[in-house]
Amino acid sequence: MKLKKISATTEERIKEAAKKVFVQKGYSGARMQDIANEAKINKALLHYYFRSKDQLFELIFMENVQKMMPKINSIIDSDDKLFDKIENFVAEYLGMLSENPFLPLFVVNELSSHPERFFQKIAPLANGNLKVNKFIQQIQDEAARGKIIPISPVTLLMNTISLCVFPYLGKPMIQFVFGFDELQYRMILEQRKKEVASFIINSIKK
Amino acid sequence: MKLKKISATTEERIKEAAKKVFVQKGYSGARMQDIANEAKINKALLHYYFRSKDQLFELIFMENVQKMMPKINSIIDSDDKLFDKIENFVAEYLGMLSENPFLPLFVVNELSSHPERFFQKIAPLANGNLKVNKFIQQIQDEAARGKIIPISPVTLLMNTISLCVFPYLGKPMIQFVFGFDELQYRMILEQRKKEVASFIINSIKK
DNA sequence: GCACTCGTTAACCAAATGGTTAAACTATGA
DNA sequence: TCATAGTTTAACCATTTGGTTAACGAGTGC
Repeated sequence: MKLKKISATTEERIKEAAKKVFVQKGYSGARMQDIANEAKINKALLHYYFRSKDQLFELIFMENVQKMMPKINSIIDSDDKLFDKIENFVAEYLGMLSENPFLPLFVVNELSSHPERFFQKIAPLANGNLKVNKFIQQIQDEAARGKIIPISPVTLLMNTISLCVFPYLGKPMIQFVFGFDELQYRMILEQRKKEVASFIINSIKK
Repeated sequence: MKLKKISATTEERIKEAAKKVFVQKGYSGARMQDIANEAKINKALLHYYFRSKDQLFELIFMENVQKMMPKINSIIDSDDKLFDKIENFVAEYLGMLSENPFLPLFVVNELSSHPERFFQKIAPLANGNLKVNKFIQQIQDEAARGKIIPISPVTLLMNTISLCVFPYLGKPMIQFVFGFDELQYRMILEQRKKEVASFIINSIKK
């Protein structure tokens, strides 16, 4: 009861190790032994803290997804002007991604292989849902007022997310095509923080 | 020796089954038994035709990647004008994707988890490499002539690929965010064939 | 010092899984 | 019809893997 700090540290170490291994190898590719090794503990201790692989995975997954949702929501649901909002969204989103570069692949994979697990656990949380309504309304208004070209809000949002996320998903492919090494690619990603928003705004501006 | 047709059919059935299962569950998620079931054959027959899981996977993977490469190359390396080329590229690429909607996730996953397997086998093939040089030159020329805004060729190409591929990778996520069912999403993807090129051209046009 | 609790470990277990083997089946050509 | 070669299967094997157990250890309160 006293050395709570130590046990908390162990739990944290496990979580970090689990995130690293899951994200790198995917659910079925990840071995409990890998995670134990990574956390430098006995495998049985994993099950002591987190009963099963399933539960451990779900915890890691949910913790990370839930960390992202509110941030995105707060921007997309703000009262900023459209162009500002796009800039903020891109900046915030790319910032988050550069701190969690492997999260997209993790999420996309999990969502593809076990959609039900996600829908059942995340969907019920009201705050889990993205609040896109205001954003959609805003785009329609701007188009009606002739400030931007007519564009389906869905298209615009999909394009924005695509431009932000894909470079993280397709990193190895892009590196291969262009022959970038790690450092070069990191610079490309850094540069995109400036480019992406204006690319989008350019394409809808009248 | 005579009933080659039957054995070819079996082999084909296995390949199709393998592609389906691998693409759906990923390498480590896929079970040889799943593939056997899918192909309606005995598991031992899998090993009779394709010695091991590794070899079967690699074959499926390579066959599919190699099917895509030449198509993309022929467009990107053509002598069309830039805007035409962008339109052709997007049309061809999205067409191919709509015929192989799960391929992107498959490729991205394999490339992320076993990059070496890919680099060693694909990279040596000269035609495996995308021929981006002419395309890059073209963008630089158009920018110099003031026909388009100055944009890094890498950025433009990355953005183009992002806008094409991401909707397939992020399908479940996007479906979830917007609440699309299968049919609606298929329509969205269909619509993008018209939208994406003009979105890109808009964003670089002067 | 002693019992008690929590954290940790080595050893173990059962199920799953990739892969093998030997036998059976089928068509063919001599 | 019979030997042969290719195809298919059921049964089997070894290893991997998630998960359990029982015991040990260290700190705590009495």
